[in-house]
Order: sequence, then structure tokens, then C-alpha cells
Amino acid sequence: MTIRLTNTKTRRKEVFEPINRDRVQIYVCGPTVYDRAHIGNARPVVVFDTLFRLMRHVYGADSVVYARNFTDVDDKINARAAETGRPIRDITDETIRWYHEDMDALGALRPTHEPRATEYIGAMITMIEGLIESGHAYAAAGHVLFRVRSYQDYGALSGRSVDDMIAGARVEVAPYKEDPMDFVLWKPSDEGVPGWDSPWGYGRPGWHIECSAMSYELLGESFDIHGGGLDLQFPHHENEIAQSCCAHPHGSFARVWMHNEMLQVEGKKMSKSLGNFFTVRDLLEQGYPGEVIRMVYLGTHYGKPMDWTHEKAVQAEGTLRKIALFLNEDMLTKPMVDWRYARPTDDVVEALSNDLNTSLALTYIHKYLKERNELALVGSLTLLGLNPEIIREKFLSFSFGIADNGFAKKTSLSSWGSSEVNLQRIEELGIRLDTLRLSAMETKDFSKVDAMKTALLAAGVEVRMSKAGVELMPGPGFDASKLEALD
RNA sequence: GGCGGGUUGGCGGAGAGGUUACGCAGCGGAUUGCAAAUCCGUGAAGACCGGUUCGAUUCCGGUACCCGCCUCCA
Repeated sequence: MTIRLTNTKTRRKEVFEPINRDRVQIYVCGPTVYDRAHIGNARPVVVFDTLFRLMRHVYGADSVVYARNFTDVDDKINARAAETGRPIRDITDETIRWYHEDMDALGALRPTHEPRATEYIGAMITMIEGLIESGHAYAAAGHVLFRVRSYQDYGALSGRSVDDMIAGARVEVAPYKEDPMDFVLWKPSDEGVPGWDSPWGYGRPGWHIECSAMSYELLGESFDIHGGGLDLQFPHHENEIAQSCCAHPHGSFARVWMHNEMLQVEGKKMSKSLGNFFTVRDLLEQGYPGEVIRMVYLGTHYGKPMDWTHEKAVQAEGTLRKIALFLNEDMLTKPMVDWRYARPTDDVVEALSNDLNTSLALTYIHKYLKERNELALVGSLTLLGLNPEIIREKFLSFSFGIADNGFAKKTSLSSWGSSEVNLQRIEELGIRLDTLRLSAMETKDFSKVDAMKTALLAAGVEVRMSKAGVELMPGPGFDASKLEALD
């Protein structure tokens, strides 16, 4: 299987050829841990999780190393600590825990390594020392700065020239800088701000150096793929390249750079002032299941801006429900298959291999559902990070009916946006409605049946009647309290 | 001001230089006490202007509009 990926560095789609097939290495910039991840933060998580899954499928699960860092030293964290009076470590530990909870809900696998910046301060200092020795950095006024002019290819990734950027005149000019574009590798810390002893005094690292140091420590001077959001392309990734390539001139650093486009909400940039700012937790609490969120994300290619809309979530939810309905069919209507034999199809693997065409992959999901090809469906869903077992349980919502053989069909669970469903209550109602209906068939007087149906609909319960019996399904607007009126 | 991306049917969203994307919604039919669900069928597109070509929605150029980054938000 040939994997092709769009390499930001060359602006082309290229055939992916790992440095070492037994150890494919990916590094992705992770979050600064001072608050809940918003839904924009989640996009690279889902995108690169999908890449991780594809690589594991193609090269073997043990042959892929995926590192994603936690930035746990940052002025935003310091500010949060100052506001709340809480210790920094409390804040970062808690935020990391939240991050894991929220990203787990989106079906993202934990990366192989999740290094915290504060655990690599020594490696950063070593790297900075090397850069000073080789003339790529200089100490000034308690700071250490990277000498941008010393790296000829600076700006190559983002397609900018140093001179153009200075002409744009938006750079911070500090008196201790040789050149306005030079950026901070190390800066002094005052009392009460986290800091470490260093050759340049008590201080803390600049933002960019951590990724260079951690990727070197975990993956070496050359690795396969570096990913992140497009907004990181400049300056963060540009600076990473400058640091790493100057510190390790014999390595290639990342061979492929991948950037996901930004996320919008209802057609607009997500921002607190517009009131369209959501964390992943917000969505989960509003009742959008993680699987729905993931499916919406997979619907748009990572290289294009993605719009988060409620409408898309509703559609994704509908698809997941259909899948759940199919997976829950019993042996009377569907041959039994052993999911252990489920594999993603070549079509799906090929779609993902073509620069992560998740949208195309989803069309195959629809196809397998339509064809009732359970093994292809289950295997392909799994590769996409949509767990069939969870879908089967979570999206069935509720279904009650009388099977052809006269036995009551099962079962269970809550649906999005609705409170826990009282199964017994629904079942009773289903039986009562079924009884009423059977007698109405005799008398041809359906008034009582219709009245009950209307009441159920008003409570947000879908009512389906067929030859086989009655099915009740609490939908998104389910309101248990309205069922009381039925007594 | 500099750099980059986008513009596809009612909506969402792909691939491919010439043949049906797909999903949702719509419409027609089957089924149904009614309805829902389901199944079958079906219409509908490629911002604008030029160029290359036997042929472009797909390649190239220009115009318009939208968006992002350049301000340690992915």
C-alpha cells in the first residue's frame, strides 16, 4: 500500500517512505495545559490519531512511535496560577487529566510518548549551549536568543523571507536583540515564576525550544513526520526547524511536515467574543457523543477549513444510529459473524493512504452499511477510530418490539441530549400500545391508539408500528416527565 | 502591507481530463389502520472571464468574493 501525504515543506503530495520501516516516527505539537481543550484543539488530535492508526495498520502496531507533548511551562499557565492562587503543578496535572478524558471520548489513542516540557529542561539547556557554541545563538541581558540570520533557510517552511517579515513591521523589537526577528530560547524568571538554574541565570525556556529538545530526545535527529495546526507553521515550526537543524546539522529533522487547516463554528472563526467558543467538554455535556464529534471531523479533509455545525452533528448522529441498528439486528435477520475477523477494506485503507481522505473513507462506510457487509463495516469503522462496540451500545438508544417469534426484543441505553431512559417504563408502554393496537385492528377503532401515539410523540419518543409489533425509540428530544401523563 | 488556502447540485462534501461520487433533504413508488422506519427509483452542480485540448468542473492565467497566518489561540 502506497501512502501519499501532502508535505507542507515542498507543497506537494509525496509518496511516504519511512526512514526505517520498523520504526516510523511521528511528532505532533500538543496543548499548552492551562485550560480545557477547545474543539479547535481537537482537530489535530483526530487528524493525527487517524494517521497514527493508518501507520499502525500498514507498518504494524509495534512499528510506529507517536510523540505528542504537553507544554506545561508557559506564561498563560503562570497567569492562571496567579489568578487562582493554585500551584502550577496542580493546574497542569488537572488539565492533562481533562485533556485525556476529552480526547479519549473522541476515540483518540494515547500516543506512545507524551512528554512534559518541564521534564526536559536539561535537554533544552544542553541544546541551547550547543547553539551558542556553534554561533547560532547568543546570550544577552539574561536572555538567550536564536540568531535567525545564521540559518540560511529560515522561512522556507512558511514561504517567507526574513526581510519581508521585518518590512511587515510586526515584530517585537527588544533592545537586547541583534536582529528584530531573533527569537527567545531562554528568558529570565522573576520571583514567583517557575524557573530553573542555567548557565544564563535563573530562568525558563522560550516556547519553541521544547519541541526541538523533546523530539530529539525521543525520536532522534531525523524522523518521519511532524504535524500540527496550520497556525503553528509560523513562527513555531519555522523556529523549531532553525533550532534543530542548527543544533544537529547532520540530521534532517522532520522529513514530512503536515498541517491541518483551522476549524470554524457556523461559518465563523471561533472566538470568545463571538460567543461561539466551545470546549470539547462543553459539547460532550450538551449531549454530542464523542463518536458524533469524531465523525463530523472525519467528514472534512484535514487540509481544508472545517466548519463545525449542529446540522452536521445531527447528520452524523443519524448515520451512527443506522449503523447501531444494523449491528444490533439479531440472528433472525442477519447472519452471525465473528468480529475478530473484521478487517478494514482495501478501499478504505487506500482512501486514507491518499493523504488521509477520511471523507472518502466515510462514503465506503455508507456503502458497507447499505450492502449489509458487517465485517467490512466493523473493520473499517475500527480503523477510523469509531469503535463499533460503543456505537452499537450508545446509538441504539432504545428499541422495543415484538419479534416475529412472539418474544419481546431487547434493549437499551441513553441517547444524546436525553436523560437516562427508564427501560421498564418504556417497555410497559410498548406492551400497552401493542395491546391496544391489536384490539383496534379488530374493532377498527384506532382512536385510543392514536391518542397514545400522540402522547408518546410529544414526549420525544419515536413510534413505529409494523406487522412485527411496536417499537418505541426515545429520540434527541426525549422528555421522561411527559410520560407520566400517560397513566 | 507580506504569505498561504478556498469558491462544486437546496445543504454538507469527494474523486477523476472524457463514463453515477456519496450522505442529508426533495420528488415518485412499494409497504402501512394512519404515520414513522425501511426498501426501490429519480431530478439537480462545478463563482466569473480567458487560454491549452478533439474534449475541462478537473490543467494554466486573470477577476471577484470568502477565510487563515504574520499578535507564543491547533
